[in-house]
Amino acid sequence: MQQQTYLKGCLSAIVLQLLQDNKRMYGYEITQRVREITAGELQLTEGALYPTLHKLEAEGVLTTENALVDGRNRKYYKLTENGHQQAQSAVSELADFVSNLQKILHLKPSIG
Amino acid sequence: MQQQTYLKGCLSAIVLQLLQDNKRMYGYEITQRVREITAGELQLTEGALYPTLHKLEAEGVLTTENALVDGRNRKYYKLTENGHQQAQSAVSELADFVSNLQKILHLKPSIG
DNA sequence: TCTATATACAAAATTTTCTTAGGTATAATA
DNA sequence: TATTATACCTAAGAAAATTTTGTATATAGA
Repeated sequence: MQQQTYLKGCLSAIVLQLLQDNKRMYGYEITQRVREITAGELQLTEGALYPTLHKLEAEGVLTTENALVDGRNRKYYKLTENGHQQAQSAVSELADFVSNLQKILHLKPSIG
Repeated sequence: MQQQTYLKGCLSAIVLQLLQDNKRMYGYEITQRVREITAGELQLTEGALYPTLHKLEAEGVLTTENALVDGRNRKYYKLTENGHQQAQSAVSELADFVSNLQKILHLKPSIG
C-alpha cells in the first residue's frame, strides 16, 4: 500500500474537508474516518496528523475543546470562522488538482 | 495557484505516465507538456524535475540519450524494460489515490 | 547591436512534510 | 493478566520539493 506517498501535501486539506463535514472531530476519530472512507487504503499516521492539527491551530484555522469521555481525554478540533474560508479554498484547490491529475492520467473526469 | 503544494509525492508518477505515453521526452519538454495538459494550472519546476529524473535514472527506471538539436543539447529520457512495470504500478497506485481523494472530497467517481 | 525571452541543463542550500520510533494513559476483552 | 483498542503527544531522521543560482545557445525585438 504505497498510496501513502501521494498523501504528501494533501493532509491539511483532507483534515479541513472532514472538519467542514463534521463540525468537530478529535484526532483519533480523524484517522479512523479516513480509514473507513477509503476502506483501509489510506491511513493517516498520528505522527503526521497531530503536528498538522497543531499547526492549523497555531494558524488560527482551528480551535480546540477538551472533553472527558468514558474516562479518557479527548481534544476536539473545529474550524474557526476564518478557518471555514481557508478550508473552502484549500479544498477547492485540491479538487482542481485532482481534476488535473485526471487529465494527466487519462482518467475520465468526475461525474457532475 | 497553490495546487503546487499537492504535487508533492506525485512528481515521479506523473513523469512515468508521460513517458508511457511518449516513448521518449526531454526535461524541458516534460515541464511544457504538463503545463499544456493542465492549461497552465500545474507547473513542474526544473529544480524539482531534474533531481527526480536523475533519481529514476539511478534506479534503473529510465535511460538517457543525448542529442544536439538546433545547436542546443538535449537529454532524452525513456523507460527501461523494468521501468515499464514500475511505471504501471506507480500510475495505478496514483489512480487509486485519486479515487480515494474523490471519496473524501465527495467528488463523483470518474466515468469508466 | 544590445537586450530580453525562450530553450535546455544542472547543483547547492533550504524548507516542508512525513515516517519511524518512542512515550503516557485508560478501558475493554480474552 | 495480557493484549487490543482508544486517545494524546514528541523527537529524530529521512524524503522530497522549492528556491536560488549557475551555465549556455537561439531567436526576436528595440
